[in-house]
Amino acid sequence: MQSRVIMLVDLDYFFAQAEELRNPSIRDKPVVVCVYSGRTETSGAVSTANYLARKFGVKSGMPIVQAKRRLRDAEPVFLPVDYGYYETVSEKIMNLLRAHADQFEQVGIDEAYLDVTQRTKADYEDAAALAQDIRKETVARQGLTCSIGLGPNKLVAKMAADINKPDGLTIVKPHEVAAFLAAMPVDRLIGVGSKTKERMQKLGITTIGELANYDVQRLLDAFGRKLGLYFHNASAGADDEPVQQRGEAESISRIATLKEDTCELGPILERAEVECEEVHADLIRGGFGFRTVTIIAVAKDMSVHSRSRSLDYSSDRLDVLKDTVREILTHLLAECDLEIRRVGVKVSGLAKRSEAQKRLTSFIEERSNQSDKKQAYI
DNA sequence: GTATGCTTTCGGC
DNA sequence: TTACGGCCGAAAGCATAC
Repeated sequence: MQSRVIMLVDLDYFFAQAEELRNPSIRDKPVVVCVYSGRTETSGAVSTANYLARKFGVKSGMPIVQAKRRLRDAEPVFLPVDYGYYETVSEKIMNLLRAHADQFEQVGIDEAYLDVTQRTKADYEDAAALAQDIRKETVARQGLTCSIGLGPNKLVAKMAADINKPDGLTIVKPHEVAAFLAAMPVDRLIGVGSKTKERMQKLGITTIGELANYDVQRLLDAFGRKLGLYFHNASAGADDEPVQQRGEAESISRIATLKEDTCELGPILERAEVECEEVHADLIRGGFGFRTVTIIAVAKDMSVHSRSRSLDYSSDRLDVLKDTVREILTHLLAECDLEIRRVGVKVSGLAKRSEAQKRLTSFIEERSNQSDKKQAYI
């Protein structure tokens, strides 16, 4: 493949910035967007905070109470998350970005890759000018700042965008890639988590540069062909993943905090069934069937336990979902004897259902209603 | 042996 | 001192198939 020019656009502190957008009077205050669990006045966690709040050490995932204490004397603004609003804002921005790309790939609610090779004739000066135009445009048209990374592939573009935040632009030209990566700690590389970091450390690898220079055969021996090869290439900044329009969702889930911790099946199941209904509604709205059902249970001590079951057919039926959830939840509770704090339901292995499948299902459902018997769709 | 798929856990936002 | 969300995709770890 000829040299590409790839851009990663990342909306800055997105939820909090969106809140600043609809209420500019909070701009010069610490803004903390929170998920309230509803259990007590302040129980819940921080989703995102603006940079002023971050100066006080407030971070994503932090308990709300802790953030409150850190911001005690700073006139903070605490707001509940409003996903619907953020989605509306995101959609407008994504439409604006899409118009500047040869190929476009949205990742999550606040990030997108743009392949701009053709429209810049693979020229980094052109690409830099385009990136600046995009930054001006998101501010002028939607009132939001973003950070942009520019590089020869998705991997480098993504890592570049992290360098200058917020409201920054970082360009890594092909001949600069090796130097850009070499000194970084190895766990900054996408795909290297804490476990892999530990294993690499034992091999004497602590930086991305060391990983790039490590003997390929030894790497393959240690991590297997697929992963070893990926580490070898990625550490050298080589990545040929195409920028391509994402398919539909891979999973749909709901999770919620119970009113109080309990080990009784009744109240847990009651909550899980509501979640099944919500997940199912999303599923039908998207026209999907599911193959895998997962339940997630968070215990009193915050330990996370999950169990899943894959069906050998695709279904879009609420009763199948509820029955499966009841069964694996019952198993988990019997097996673990936990006091549960939160419970969640997830479906995955999603498949778009054809008209023929939908007709078949409604036919079977009609028939099963008539005979008053439950029947699985295959 | 390696590839593939399934289940569980992790981590980003 | 503790405190503690919801949702997603990726990583890890294992089992089975070829």
